[in-house]
Amino acid sequence: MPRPRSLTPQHLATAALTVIDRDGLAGLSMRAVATELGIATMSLYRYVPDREALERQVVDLVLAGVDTAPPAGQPWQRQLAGLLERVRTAVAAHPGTVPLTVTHRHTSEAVRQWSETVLGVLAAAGFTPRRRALALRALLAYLTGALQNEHLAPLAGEGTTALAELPPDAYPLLSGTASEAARVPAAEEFRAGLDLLLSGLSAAPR
Amino acid sequence: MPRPRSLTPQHLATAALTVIDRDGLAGLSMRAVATELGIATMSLYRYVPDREALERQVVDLVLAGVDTAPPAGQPWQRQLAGLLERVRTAVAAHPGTVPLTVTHRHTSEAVRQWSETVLGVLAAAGFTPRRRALALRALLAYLTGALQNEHLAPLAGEGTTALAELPPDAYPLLSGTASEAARVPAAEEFRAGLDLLLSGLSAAPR
DNA sequence: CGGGTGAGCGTGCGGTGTACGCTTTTCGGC
DNA sequence: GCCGAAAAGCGTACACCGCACGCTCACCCG
Repeated sequence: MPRPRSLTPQHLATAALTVIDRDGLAGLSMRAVATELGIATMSLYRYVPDREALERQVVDLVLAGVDTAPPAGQPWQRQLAGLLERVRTAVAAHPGTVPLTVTHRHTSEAVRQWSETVLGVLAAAGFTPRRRALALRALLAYLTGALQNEHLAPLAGEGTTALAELPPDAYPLLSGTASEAARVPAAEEFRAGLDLLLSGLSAAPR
Repeated sequence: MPRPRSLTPQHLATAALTVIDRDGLAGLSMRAVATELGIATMSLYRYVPDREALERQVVDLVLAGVDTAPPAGQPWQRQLAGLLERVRTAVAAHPGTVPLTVTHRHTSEAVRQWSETVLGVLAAAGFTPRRRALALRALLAYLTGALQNEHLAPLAGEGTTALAELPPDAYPLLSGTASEAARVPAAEEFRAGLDLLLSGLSAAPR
């Protein structure tokens, strides 16, 4: 009966994501999103109860593009690897959202769908419910930690070069390791750690 | 010749940590730390360039208590597990600092020392420099992710119960897994994921 | 063609981090 | 024993933040 809404929650989320992609996460504010949409700041609150809810929708938007269909025709380890990689590439398209993705992932519908698929792969591989739960949590832990490693402390970044310039007598291994590690591509690092986990899963009791 | 300082960086860090332990991370502000110390807000800036530096010192303080001596008389896998567990317990004593620990860990002196020890264990186990680097990064990824899992989305928390109440026809595996997982102690979850990683390392080429 | 309902907005409040300049304290050298 | 330098410590002020509150006005239904 009353005046119809002119925006959808999707509009809000894409506007917020645009702001993040342009100005970084620090540039995200209710005022910035409002001007991005061409409306007044307080109008946002007709669509969203508070800033946190807006952040959650951004996370949902970023992860909504992840294909949650199980990769067919491969051993289950490769299926899991594929599922993890999909999340990695989706997040990599919007690196500024990494802190949001990490803190809000447990409230994201997309993550729920993805988790369901992962559990399905684990079930098909013969894991008991309890071991499925532990495996999923371990995979999530590695995934979020690796995303932070990659975007907040990249191996090819200044943190590593700072380590490489450490006095070798105080840190004989670390200083050398850092200069070695600075040449490892992020994708390879992600894959290497993931392979360790998957290898552990292969050997684990089901 | 000039007036001497009345506080040390340590004082600042402990005051900030006190505020966090009492009021949570959201309660941490320059004003709160200053009143905790009984000084004016702007006096803090004689000791610290900005808030971020203060946060880094809090992280250093929390992690300074971690024993970085390699646990002797055990196979290298158990040594690594012990080193990870030490970080876990140190952080668990101040759960409010988890987000800080995660974002500032790469600039912490304590973490550098710890990493040097981990690399030493890996070297003694025969890993090449490159594989040492990859293993360390994987362990760090799992560690930070697991800490976030444990403190920001605990298995025994409301997030899990919310998952358990999901419609079983939409999420047949996830809903059941959640109610199962709610009874897993955090320490066991941490250990289980870590064991997967260590098992993978055991089987990996050196 | 009125009336009710909610969309959209303007103002304002309490909070944040911190730039800037002033006052106060401490000391080594006379 | 005093004095001047230099840093410690502080007060004020600014720009920005999230958001509570109440108003106006556009829209749809009867």
